[in-house]
Amino acid sequence: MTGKTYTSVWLREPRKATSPGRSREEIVRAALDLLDEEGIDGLSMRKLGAKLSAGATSLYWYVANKDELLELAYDETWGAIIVPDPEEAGWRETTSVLAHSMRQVMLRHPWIANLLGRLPALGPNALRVADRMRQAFKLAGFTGFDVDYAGATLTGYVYGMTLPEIAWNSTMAADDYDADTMRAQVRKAAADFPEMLDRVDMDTYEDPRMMRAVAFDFGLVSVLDGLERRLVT
Amino acid sequence: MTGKTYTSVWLREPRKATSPGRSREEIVRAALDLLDEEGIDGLSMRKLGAKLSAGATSLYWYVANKDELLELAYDETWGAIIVPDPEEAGWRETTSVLAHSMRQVMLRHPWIANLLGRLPALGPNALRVADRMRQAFKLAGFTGFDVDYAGATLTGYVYGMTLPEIAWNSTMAADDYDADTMRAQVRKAAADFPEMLDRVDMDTYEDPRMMRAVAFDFGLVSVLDGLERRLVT
DNA sequence: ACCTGAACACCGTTCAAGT
DNA sequence: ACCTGAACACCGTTCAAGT
Repeated sequence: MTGKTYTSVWLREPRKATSPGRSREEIVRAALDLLDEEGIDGLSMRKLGAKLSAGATSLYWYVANKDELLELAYDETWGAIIVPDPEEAGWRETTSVLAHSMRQVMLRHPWIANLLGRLPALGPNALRVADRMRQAFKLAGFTGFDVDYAGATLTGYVYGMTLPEIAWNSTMAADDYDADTMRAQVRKAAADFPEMLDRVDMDTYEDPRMMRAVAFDFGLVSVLDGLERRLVT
Repeated sequence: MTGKTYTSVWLREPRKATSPGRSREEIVRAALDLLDEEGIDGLSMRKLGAKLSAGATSLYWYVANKDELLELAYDETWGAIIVPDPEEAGWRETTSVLAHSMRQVMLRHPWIANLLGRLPALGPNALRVADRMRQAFKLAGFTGFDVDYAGATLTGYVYGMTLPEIAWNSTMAADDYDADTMRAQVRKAAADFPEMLDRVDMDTYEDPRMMRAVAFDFGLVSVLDGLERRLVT
């Protein structure tokens, strides 16, 4: 009955804002810097403390633990997602812009990938995005739970499409790798799978960035088409 | 020119199999146990060593580092994904079964979520799945790069839909939480977003598991419809 | 109200040394 | 060929103590 209730920064009373000393905002900003520069492993309470010329443990006065800090940083990045006003732009334009913007933000902050399966997105920025997306799908004509299903489908698509892209970028020393040896290695790994070999032999690896952008748009159109089809039947 | 080439377990010569002592398979199996029981943080080289009654550092003879071990465990789980023979089942049935099976496997091994954005899926099991999926889409009528786009769309959808589900499960003490307080807390967090409030007030949280399964299928049908539509235009 | 340092219980990985 | 232990350079978090 009592049960351990779910905890997240966003579900607790914020500590009273007081003037002096450090602030939560400052800490989150510094954490974001560290994350963007060095990735998820680059953020440690000790390093963050040093960056703010404070003891590592001082931070625990502002934040319950590291996960909470990550939740805050996480939501912060969602603030950069562009969502047009659905009333003006129409549902298809709105959701399409949203999807592209979401992908861009994820690519710009690749450490997000480590949080998607671990922390819920309940911050104000995440909610703003979700809210507008729901408006858009309602405007399209979805009702009841279908609004949720449509929304889950779209964000699902974006996450899933962008994650492998991030994984790829992260294992590739972005600057110095050479397309030929790369291709040779993958061909070897795929030796037993004829379909895969076919694919490797296309000039897939010449401009992967471009390729992925095209794939994203192709899929997005398909997903939106599929959703639209739901409306008429 | 020389360039640091991309490294992954799958792109290196396997160490010669020798009879005595521990084996790579044994180590991977033990790692999987630990991961399934305790999650991604439950696996440490020290604990794994202890489980095999070996020194933690002995494992480094079989495996270059922890990431490689994770790559091996990762691919192992993909072995459980069911993919029908496209020739027999047809492309729509094949891809649909694949998608559902992929989701099940991910839910059964939630620690996978932490690897999706970090490690590439180049193991034999992952390739088998990818290969069959390509067969299916070719059979459907896709050609050239469109085969890739369609595949990326489908797996993208599955990843993205299942990840938030995993995140949700992981932050919820699966056994003991009470739907009412949960709802109240979320309602508070969503106070400023009318659309979100609407949604919270539906009986969303009564049977989330069911709800997510329905959402998954709804979206999947939409995605496949959208892809199919590509074929006729 | 805020910050500190010491301390606890951990990590992954290297490497010289053993058999 | 395989395994070990000691050692290095780290972690997140607690907590009594300071101002």
